[in-house]
Amino acid sequence: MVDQVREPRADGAQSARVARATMKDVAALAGVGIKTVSRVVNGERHVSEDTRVAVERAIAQLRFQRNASAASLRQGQSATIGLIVEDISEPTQSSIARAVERVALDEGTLLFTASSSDDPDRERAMTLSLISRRVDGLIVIPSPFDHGFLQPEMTAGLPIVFADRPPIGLTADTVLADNRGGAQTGTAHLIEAGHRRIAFIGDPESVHTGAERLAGYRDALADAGIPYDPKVVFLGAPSIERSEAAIAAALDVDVPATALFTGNSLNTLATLRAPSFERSALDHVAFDDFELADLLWRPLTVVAQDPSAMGEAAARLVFDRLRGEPGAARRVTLPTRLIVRNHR
Amino acid sequence: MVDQVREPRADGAQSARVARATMKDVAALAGVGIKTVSRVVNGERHVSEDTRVAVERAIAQLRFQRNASAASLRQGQSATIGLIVEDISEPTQSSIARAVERVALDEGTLLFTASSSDDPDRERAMTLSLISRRVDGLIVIPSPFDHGFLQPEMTAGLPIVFADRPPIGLTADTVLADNRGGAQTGTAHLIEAGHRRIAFIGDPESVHTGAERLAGYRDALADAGIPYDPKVVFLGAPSIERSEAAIAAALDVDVPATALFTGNSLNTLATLRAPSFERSALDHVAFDDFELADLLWRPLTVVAQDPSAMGEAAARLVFDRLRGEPGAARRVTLPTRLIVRNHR
DNA sequence: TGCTCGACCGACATCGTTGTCGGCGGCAAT
DNA sequence: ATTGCCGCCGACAACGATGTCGGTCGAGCA
Repeated sequence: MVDQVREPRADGAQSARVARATMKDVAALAGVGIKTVSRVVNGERHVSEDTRVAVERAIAQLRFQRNASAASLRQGQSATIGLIVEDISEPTQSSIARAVERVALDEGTLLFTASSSDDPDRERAMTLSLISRRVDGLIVIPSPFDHGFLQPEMTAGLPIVFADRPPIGLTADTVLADNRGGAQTGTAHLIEAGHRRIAFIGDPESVHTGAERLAGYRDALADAGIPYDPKVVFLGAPSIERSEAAIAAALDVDVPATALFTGNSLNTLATLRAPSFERSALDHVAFDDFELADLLWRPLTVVAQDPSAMGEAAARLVFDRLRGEPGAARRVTLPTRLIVRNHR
Repeated sequence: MVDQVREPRADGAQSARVARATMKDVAALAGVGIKTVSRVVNGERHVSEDTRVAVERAIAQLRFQRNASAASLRQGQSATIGLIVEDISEPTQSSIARAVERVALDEGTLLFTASSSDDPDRERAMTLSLISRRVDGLIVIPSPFDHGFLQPEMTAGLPIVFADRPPIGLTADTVLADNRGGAQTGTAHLIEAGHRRIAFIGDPESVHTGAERLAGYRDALADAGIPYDPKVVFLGAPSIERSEAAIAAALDVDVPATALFTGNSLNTLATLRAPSFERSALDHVAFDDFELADLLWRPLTVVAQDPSAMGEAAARLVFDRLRGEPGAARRVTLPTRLIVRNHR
């Protein structure tokens, strides 16, 4: 392991930095004007075959690469979009990133990614930093705080699309999963299995997805004529301790729970690891799918989102707007899918 | 499912792109020269308190944001680095990305990410595209093909660091896991448990990590005086079918295998899902850790890498070089960790 | 008083590219 | 022969920032 931190040095030593070739160099070598080089590089018309070949030869010889900063400055476009997620190492979000990347590549665009850690200040700073780089568009998984500061950018024509959660204080294109419907379906699946007492462990209602999924859970109960009972509903930040306490409480009430719905991946993980969960024999359905969920000691039935579809939809929206697609802010809702996994 | 949200877009079509404020505008409003605005924006000295305040007021009023393309053009630096991975949605690689991002943020630098899909043409195109954007540095998880085309960039002073696998046809800073040592440790763990006949399922030797890990497996066997037998070693592209066949073959030889070492995550997953694996009762150690590996029907003992440390080391190397750190190409090797998980 | 010095500030050139425009030569229509 | 048009091409300005350099002003010093 190498870890020598050394003083920054005022240049010098190995500074044999070779200057890069510019269009001027290429033009000189090919014996043409720089505008002609530009035309060749950008595939414009009105260049004779002969000069095109000559220019291409010079480009290859000098290993010329167009300076995108200069082009961006001149054109006001950067062939670049930005993606702000909460944490790129989280599987759902990296899948979104992958899909965005794929669409961007098709459009000849490069992607900036940045993780906000759900810190609004950081998110804001990163967003503005991306904008100062003149990204052509922005996709944001917003932290749950006001995004009004983006209004001027949007009216200035910058396409901004929100994914996974809607923005607060701003009306903009948004791509969401069908959180409510998914939670309803998952809960209904437990009801169909005969359960009448179903506990719920999820995010606080201040989180958009938390509120929506709780609503879906209540929808399913209502549909089945089962009264909603806050005594078996536990909302808060995910932790093994909280899940453990929730399970204990859900089993200790007047009519003990026989099943459990966990509302998001972190709460699901915490619950799976809670010591008393395995003993509890609670039937279980979770929101969000996992790699290996089929290979757990008891395979996990889940309501799965499609992060790839979400990323793709968001990216397409950005590029549609970039092409001038007019119209009011759109809201795209993506379906979820119940994946039933039975005992092994 | 697309529906519309209430308010229309503030600017009819989007044609009404409002021009962004430039330093010229700020200078005019503040009644100073543009160079003074530049000084304020960049925190240079030799600006009186009064003018600084006036300029800052004008900046706020006009919502001025420095155009990074212009600055980059002028300065030859972009405060931007690029990361090329094989697939950003793969957990190990997104963890690397997260760590790189963290270091970059500390350095006031933004991160481009791009997935090569292990396609050398794509990787090359993406790399050159990043270079044309004048990234200040590059981190690459290289596809197993020649990277000699990067030599001119490196001699031109662009810091390039390779992660996870060494580049081919190029000498450059590289950060690797201790693949050989890790595989040796993992295999030794099985030997200590009494196994003398251990099958190996891994990547082909053409993949660097595949070759190294196979070597580590052989090291452990040699240390224990167990002969290496190709009949229980299966190298190739991961698939459930291949794992299934491998298990059948390993059990069907003269002396059947009693344990299995899987050499990378994809082969591990394929093997876990192979129908006859569960029945086989093979003791099992895998290279690469997973979320949920502790909650499988049989908890999985693994040799874990530290992707976060890898990303951090690679990023630090880039910034060290950027600060002018001289010297020959370095190779950093990160330790692995055996995580023993016993029956539940 | 005269001179130096340093803090403060702005005009100007410059980075590398692309949009504008005008020149040139050849060809078809008049 | 003249006109007009079109394809090809290059000079030049502009994009928005920063480095250079020189100017102004007040303080300090002999």
